[in-house]
Amino acid sequence: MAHELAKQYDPKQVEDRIYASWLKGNYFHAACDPEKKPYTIVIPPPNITGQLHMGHALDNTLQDILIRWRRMQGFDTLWLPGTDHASIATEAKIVAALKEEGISKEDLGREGFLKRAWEWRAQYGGRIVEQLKKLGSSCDWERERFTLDEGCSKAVREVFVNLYEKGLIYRGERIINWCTHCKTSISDAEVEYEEKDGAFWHMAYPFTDGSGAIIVATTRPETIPGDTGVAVHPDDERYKDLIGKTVRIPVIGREIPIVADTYAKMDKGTGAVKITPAHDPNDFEVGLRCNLPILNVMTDDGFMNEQAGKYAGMSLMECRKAIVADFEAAGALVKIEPTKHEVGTCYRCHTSVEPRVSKQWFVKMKPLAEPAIKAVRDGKTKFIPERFDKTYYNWMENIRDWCISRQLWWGHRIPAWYCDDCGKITVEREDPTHCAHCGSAHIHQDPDTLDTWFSSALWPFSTLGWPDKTPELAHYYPTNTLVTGYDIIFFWVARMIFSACEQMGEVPFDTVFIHGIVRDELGRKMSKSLGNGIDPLLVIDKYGADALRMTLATGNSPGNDMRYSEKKVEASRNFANKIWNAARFILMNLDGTEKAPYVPADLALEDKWILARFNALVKEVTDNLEKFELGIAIAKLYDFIWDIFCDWYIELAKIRLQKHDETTETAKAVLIYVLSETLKLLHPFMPFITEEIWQTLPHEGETIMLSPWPKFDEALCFDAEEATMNSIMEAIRAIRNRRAEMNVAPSKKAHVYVATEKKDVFSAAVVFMQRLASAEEVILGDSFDLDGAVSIVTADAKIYIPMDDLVDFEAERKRLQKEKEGAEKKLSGIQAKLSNPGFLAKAPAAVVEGQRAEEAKLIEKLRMIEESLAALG
RNA sequence: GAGGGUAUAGCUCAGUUGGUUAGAGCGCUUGCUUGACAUGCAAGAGGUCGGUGGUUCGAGUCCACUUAUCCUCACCA
Repeated sequence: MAHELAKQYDPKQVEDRIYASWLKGNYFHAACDPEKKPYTIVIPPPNITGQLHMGHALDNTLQDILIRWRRMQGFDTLWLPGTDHASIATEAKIVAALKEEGISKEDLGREGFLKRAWEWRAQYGGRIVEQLKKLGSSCDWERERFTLDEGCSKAVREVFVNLYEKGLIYRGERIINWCTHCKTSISDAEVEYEEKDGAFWHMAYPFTDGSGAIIVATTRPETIPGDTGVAVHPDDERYKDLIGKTVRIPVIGREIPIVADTYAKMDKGTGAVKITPAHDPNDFEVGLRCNLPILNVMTDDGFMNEQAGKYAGMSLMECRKAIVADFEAAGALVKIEPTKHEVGTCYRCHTSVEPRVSKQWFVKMKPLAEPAIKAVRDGKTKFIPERFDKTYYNWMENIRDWCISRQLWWGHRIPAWYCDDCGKITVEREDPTHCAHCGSAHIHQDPDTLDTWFSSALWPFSTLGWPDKTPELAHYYPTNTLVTGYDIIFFWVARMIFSACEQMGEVPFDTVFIHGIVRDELGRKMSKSLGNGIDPLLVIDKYGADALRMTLATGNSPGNDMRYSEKKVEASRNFANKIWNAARFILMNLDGTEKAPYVPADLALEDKWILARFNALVKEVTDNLEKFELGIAIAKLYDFIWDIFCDWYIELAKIRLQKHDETTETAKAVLIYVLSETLKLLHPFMPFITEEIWQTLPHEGETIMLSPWPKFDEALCFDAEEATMNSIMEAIRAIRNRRAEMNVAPSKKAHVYVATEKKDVFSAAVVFMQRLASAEEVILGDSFDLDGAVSIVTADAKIYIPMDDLVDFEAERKRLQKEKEGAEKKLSGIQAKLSNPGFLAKAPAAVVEGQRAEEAKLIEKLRMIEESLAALG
């Protein structure tokens, strides 16, 4: 049968159909076969609010490459997919949607709001999953999980109770980061610092005994109503005598003491610092040490409260202006010093974060961090690239307790009940009906929910069934590779590691494969506000998923950012088309009776050469994948397919294909073999086109997805044939080069005389030269005496092309002279090395040998160039 | 303030444990309806690998210093 394939590859005709066939074949499903070695990846669960962006596309392409490769290698592979409930982001979206309808979440009430939230999740939660499928992701969709599903919730509950019972979770009044827009506490990791213009306002606080004033500086005048002290360093000679005195806050009028605390640095500002324990983390600590009262002067939505007296009801900025104006009027404003300031903002909404004292739940971090640090130090989990372990250590070693309670409704509700009678807390695995301390039935549950990252932290084991002892957990845990961006190491990776160490006594994965972020063409971060984001789905629609994947894989080197540009996708699309046409050509030459791919017995020179090159490729690509050098692996595949296979081998094979004799069958067999084996190597990177072509070629098995990964084969090493082919290719390139230089049309065939000692090599090359070097006839001999011929010198031969009318003797002499100089320069470099005793003594023998061989070649080449120059007269 | 990344062709980037003449894609120049592909074929121009010094027989690769640029972390009034 003659195959009729379109001249250009059209991914739209292929991708959805192929993906459906994979699903139908159930190929993504992990069987949980205890006999087979597992390889597991858990997906970084995208937010249900999310839409696929380039970051997801990169992250999931890398995961799919790894999982497809390991699957072909015969591992029992599990790529476990799922989504994250993303409490703060999702709740914000729903609140915004409600606002459109003119209602607040309070109007709906907790129950009603959660009903809406689940409806929202039902409607949009599957969107990103469908988008992942467009990319070709071979996740085991039967095992898809959700951080708020029953099993994950059970895991969350277990961990919370567990940590509470160990005393590693506590409730306390501490200073936390408060987002006035989201109206919830957030953790330290969720604060992003942005540089903003600010100032130091120097204010004079008069002593109550009328003996003058002390000057303090502040960047936040609006906190002045909350001041409960002024601190100076105990050793500060300037202020020693003032300790214990009181000052009166200007305008406000309240009396506050001057206290001694080492937090006040003598060399900073005036050496005296106002203390606002309710609204600054450091001041909070000072307040504790010096017994200062805590005075909260703000509301939870960013206004001054009744404690702020006349400023109550103002926004923070209004209050700041008013206070500065009032102080100035009262003569208490000493000076204003403009400055830049790092201001904490909420990572979700970028509203300024207000530090404030609040009763929240915390995880005690020190005891959890230690084993997690040790695990990485011991190499149980490795970061790729390695340098990110520094980032990890740095964070883990300086970690503070983790605020895990959120004043939100969408999430895992904190499993703590407060007794209305005895006031004690009951924390249990099952919802209690009575106080565990006094037995009272008057208990009420904490209204808050847990930080989203609390449940994400359990993802590698909660998704495998923990706390139940499931076969999946036994087989697939610990997982193998976690693929994620460096921007999420703190939020997620570190927390997974310490959670797993604590709960499982084992690290969650052996390798963390870190990638960078995808930037726009100008190197800027893709962002909504800049409007420079590229929608991967549009790219897939235009160029195909394979082209997008190829682009993302090609540019990738671990840990480094990459720039997206449509030009790169075009190049990838062209590559897909190239393979398509190579396959089309091969198929055109088949009649449908061909057997499944095999290596025929009567191999020709060029067959041995391509098989040897392919064999080397197998080894290299596999090694690169083992080392997570995905970008290098795909680059090698690209070069092999385009330059080696298409531009050389197929062209050479055409000679035999057109002969229609017994050699034709060998050529066909090798073409089929090399193409289909190469498709396997390429499949993890470009799954769709490789499947489509593989299905059309003679093959065994249902799908390329499950075909065995090629192995390096000693029987396919043909060193001598490789060397021979290299000589021939060099000669062909040299001839083409000379013809191009002289502007000889390819249609003008020439006689080619090859003077060489290696006649066996070049006799094989005769037909190649005819086909690829526009040779009409190739004459071999020991030497020729041809006047008016162009001569070409290669390492193994001297080639003459008589072209009397075309030869410009002067130009020819110049060219030869230039070539001679080049060769001489190179030779002298090599000879310098070879006469260096240090080099001879210390360099490996193979390197020295290589240099000697090169020297001999150059000497011979120079001899022939001299000869040609002499012949020119 | 601390830590880290990057710097290689006009542009975007590879370059694996140090080892022949530093690679690719795009762009550029020249030629080609070579019966798979113009999303193609062939040939070519273009780089003192940011700078200085060092280690080494040998450095784009390792070390020190330095410049530029980007990022992360940090409670600095």
